[in-house]
This record gives sequence, structure tokens and C-alpha cells, in this order.
Amino acid sequence: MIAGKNDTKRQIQDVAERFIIQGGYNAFSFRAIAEEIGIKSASVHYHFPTKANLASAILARYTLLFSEQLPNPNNEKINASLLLNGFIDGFKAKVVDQRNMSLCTMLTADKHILPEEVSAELAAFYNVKLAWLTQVFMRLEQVTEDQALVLASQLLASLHGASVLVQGTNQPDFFDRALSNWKSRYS
Amino acid sequence: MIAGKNDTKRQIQDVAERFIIQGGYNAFSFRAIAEEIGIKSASVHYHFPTKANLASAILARYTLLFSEQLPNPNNEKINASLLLNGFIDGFKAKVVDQRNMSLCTMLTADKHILPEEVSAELAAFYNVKLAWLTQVFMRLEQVTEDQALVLASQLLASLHGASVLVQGTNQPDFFDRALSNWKSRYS
DNA sequence: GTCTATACGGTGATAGAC
DNA sequence: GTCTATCACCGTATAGAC
Repeated sequence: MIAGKNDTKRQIQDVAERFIIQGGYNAFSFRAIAEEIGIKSASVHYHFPTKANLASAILARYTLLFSEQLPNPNNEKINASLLLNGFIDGFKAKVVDQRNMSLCTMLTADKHILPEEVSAELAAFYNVKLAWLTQVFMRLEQVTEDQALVLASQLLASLHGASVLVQGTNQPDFFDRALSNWKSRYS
Repeated sequence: MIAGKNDTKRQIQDVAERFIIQGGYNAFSFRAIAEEIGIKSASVHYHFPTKANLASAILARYTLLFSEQLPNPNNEKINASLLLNGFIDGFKAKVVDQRNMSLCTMLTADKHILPEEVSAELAAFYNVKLAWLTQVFMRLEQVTEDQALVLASQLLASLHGASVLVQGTNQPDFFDRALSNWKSRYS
């Protein structure tokens, strides 16, 4: 066996994450997950006792992975505008090329029906992104942290909104249109 | 009776719309709707045979109402910057003050699991908004229609993204932060 | 760890009485 | 137009065997 110890547990999270990305919190079920990976729903419950437990585990894993993949915003060897464009392109790859919304956007939409356990993880994830962007903008624009946070909020809103427009209109072009001011500013 | 002929039909749509706004397409049921307005689920099916039928009726009504409430973008008696700020403030009132996402944002999130009948209505709605904003920007910036569409896309993305950030972070302040560049530009 | 079996409520939808 | 009654699922979750 090449697979690691927690292979089934990982598979469950992978499949469930995909379901959430496609249809939100109410669109994934223990039965559907089990069927897809070839086990029974009772076995899924062995790894994750409740639905809330599974969902928050997925979100925690997602946040961790995302944090690890972000380069150090204060690494002087990397140009700040390069860092920013990399962030934008990474977002584009996820939500436009793959015709999806991000996991956190989907769960945010379902916030009203989310178990507290899950919604608690969401704010933390947004703060990771905002903190990173704030650092980058401080380098790029030589402004205070407060002013950089405003820029970070503007860009992050543009990114999330662009993904909504792309999905809603069926026109992938909207992403570049909606982000054109940011791209030209730091090209 | 003060109520009009189609009062029950209207009530059903009102309640269902609220459920969708709060939890998406999978979060409303004929039974829950019926219970809230004091009838049985079979009676709901009398007015709207299927779930897809009800959802698309709600979206069609929403689009129509929205279109009717928009002022004529080319009415020279109204200042163009006033039109734009009115649009932004209207959006803010819906998604920030009421702590909700808009109906179309929610349905867009659920696009992958939407009946074709429903998803077909979505693009049309976005196009109504974009066409209106494009007209306003043509007046404001004296630019070509293509250039105005870019501005319209940028603003609409900012608005939708801001609503996501507000929900996800629990910080209503993010709306004004994310929109500050637009507001200051046309104040 | 995974299985079978099962509990129990929710779901969209329909037939037919009033 | 609204009702009762019913259908065939699907949902989360658990007990207990292997």
C-alpha cells in the first residue's frame, strides 16, 4: 500500500469538500460520500461522528493548507507586485478556470444554516487572507497598516465578487474585466 | 378582505424567497413554507407544481420588481453620480443592514445543483444590472460603452464581494471599506 | 475499520374527497 | 383552493456483529 495511514479519512474530506464547493452545506450527505469512495455511510460516521464535525474539519484543513502555500509577504527577495499578482492568478485558477466558487465563499453563503462549529472557522480564514494582503500592500504603497487594510479589503471584495459574476453570467471574461484596474496598477 | 386575488400565491413566494436568501436552494421545502403561512404542502403544490417551478417564479418576480424600481439611467434631470450612489446604497441596505446576501448571489452559489429552468433566469438578471450601470458610467465618465462596461463590472464585483466579506467576517464595516474608492470618486 | 440493520424524521410529489 | 392520506425515497445517526 502506497497510501498513508489516514487514507480513508483523507478521501472522505476530499470528496465532501468537492460536494460543498458544488452545492453548499446542504448538498453533501454521508451516503453520497460513502458511495463515491466505495464504503458505507456508517464507516464515514466512524471517521467523522457528525456532519458539523466533518464540515469544520474540512474547513480547518483548507485554512491550514492555504496558509502554508502563501509565500512570506515580507520576503524581500520577492517583488511585492509579483506576490500580489500571484495571489490574483491563484484565485483566478480556482474559481474561473475550474468554474467553481471557493469553499469559503460557498460556506459563507450558507452561513445562516451553518452549525456554530463551522461558521466559527470562517472569519479566521478571511483574516488570514486579509492579513497577508495587508502586509503586501504596505510594501507596495508605503502606507500605514490601516490604509493597507482598506486596499486589501477592496481587492478581496473584487476577487470574491468577480467569482460570483463569472458563475452567474456564464462569462469567464468577467473576471479579467472586474480585476483589470488592479492588474494594470501593478503590472 | 383587503388582500388581492392571488394573495396565497404571493405569500408562498414571499416566504420561499426568504428561505432561499437564508440558506440557498436546498434550504426551503414545501412543508416549511406551508406551515409558516398556515396551509398544507399539497396546497402549495396546487399553486406551484414543482420546486423548480416555484424557484424560477420567484426569480422572475424578483428580476421584474428590480427592473421596475431602477430609475431611468438616462434621465438628465437626475445627476449621474446620484444614480450611482443610490445603487450602491440600495445594495448596502439589502445585504449589510439586513445581514443577508442577495437572492441572486445565493442562487448563483447553488448554480451547480440548480434546475436549468432556474439557472437560465440568473444571467438575465445580472445583465439588467450591468446594462443599467453601463449607461450610468457612460454619462459619468464620457467613455465608450465598452469602457463603461468594464467600470460596471468592477463596481458590481466590488458590491457582491463586499457582501461576502461582511457575512464571512461578521464585520459590517467591510462594506464601506471595500466600496470606499467608488464612493470617494463620485461624492 | 468496515459492515448490516435499523430508527425516525424530512422531502417532493400525487390521488381523490370536500 | 384546500384538505387528508399516502408514496417512495433521502437525510443523519446509532447499535452491534465481524
